[in-house]
Amino acid sequence: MARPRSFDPDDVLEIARRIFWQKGFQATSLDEITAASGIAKPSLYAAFGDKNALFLKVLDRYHDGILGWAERVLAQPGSAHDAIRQWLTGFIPYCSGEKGKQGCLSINSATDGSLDQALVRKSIERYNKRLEELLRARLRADRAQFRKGFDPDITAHTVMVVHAGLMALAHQTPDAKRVKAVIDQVMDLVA
Amino acid sequence: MARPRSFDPDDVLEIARRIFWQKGFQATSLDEITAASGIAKPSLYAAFGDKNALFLKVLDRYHDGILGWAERVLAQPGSAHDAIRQWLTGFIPYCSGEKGKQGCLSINSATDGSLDQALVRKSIERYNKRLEELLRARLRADRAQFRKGFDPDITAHTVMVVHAGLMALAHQTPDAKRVKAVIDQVMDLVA
DNA sequence: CTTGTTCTGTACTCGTTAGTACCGAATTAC
DNA sequence: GTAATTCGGTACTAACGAGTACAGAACAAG
Repeated sequence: MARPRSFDPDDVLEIARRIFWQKGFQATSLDEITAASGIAKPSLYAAFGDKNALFLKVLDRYHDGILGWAERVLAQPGSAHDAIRQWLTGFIPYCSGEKGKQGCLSINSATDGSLDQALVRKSIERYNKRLEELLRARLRADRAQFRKGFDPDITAHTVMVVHAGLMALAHQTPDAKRVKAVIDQVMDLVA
Repeated sequence: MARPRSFDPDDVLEIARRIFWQKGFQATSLDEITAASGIAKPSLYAAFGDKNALFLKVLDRYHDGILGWAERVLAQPGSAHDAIRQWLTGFIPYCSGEKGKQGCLSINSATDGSLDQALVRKSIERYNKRLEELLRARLRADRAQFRKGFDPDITAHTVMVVHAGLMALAHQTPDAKRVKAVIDQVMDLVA
């Protein structure tokens, strides 16, 4: 029974994500977010809490987005090999070219020493666990397709490592062809 | 013909490295470095320049250290396979356990959005290039040892990706056994 | 011992930024 | 239409951190 909010929180989270992703948590000032969103600081604080809380919401959204997509891709019919290749391939636009320079918000945040470590770490940990779980589940389910001695658990982790490596090196090496070649080579392990 | 410097610059760089590595560039204040080193700010500025310059010196030292070690290990006699496995294995203490939580200073810095991008990027780029070059050279030299169709260039890059991935995930997953298992699995590609 | 030079430490300036107090504006319930 | 209530914007505070001015200490040269 009062004045309604004049902005869509989701829009603001999108804008905040863009800026946090480009510049990192610390380097982003709230003034930049207010300037980009047109929302004044008190409204931000009222809607999201302080800078840490806002960032956590952004990060969780980011994680949920990738997880949702991973769930869809990894649930596809066909071989686990193809599903995982497609999953990895889907990251190419995000770890090569101009867009790739930003890297991965999650990995970037893991290194950013000045956030509320406890909560951010927990969010990232949950995300990584869940992602690896999806890979592992798919590999286990299709176990019969693989060579003798194939270890789905270790392989899932290896895929995670490769994924993290691609996103980490994205900052320097935005070369789509190379990324593709690495994925092709690594996919030999998933067979 | 005047008062000599009362501290060893190398000692200060070591201390600065420790703090920058633990907390990241932005989150580290010069006051922390002066407190830890016992050196007052004007002396720091006189010796190293501003914060960016100090960090660059620290980062270059860090890079040189790893490069020197890589040169030694990768120059070893024996198979390229063993040399590279040993090189990767050598990182286990730095990407697992308590020490691993810090990750890799170079990778951390690549994501830290607020340094003097141009110079830091150049330093990291040079480091990655040089490292990959060492791997590539060794793989090319021992080309005869490998299976038909083996591509030393792509494999060198894949090893770089795995290395980066291990160091990036070190922040969350400090588990030496798993790291070892991943290295073992990936080394199947270098054959 | 004296002098000139370079280093060191205290104490400051200045800019930036997270977070907030306060008042005016918008909207709903009655 | 009016009261109650929540939102929004301006303008502020307080803290922190990078970089520096200045005065005094330490050393070498003569």
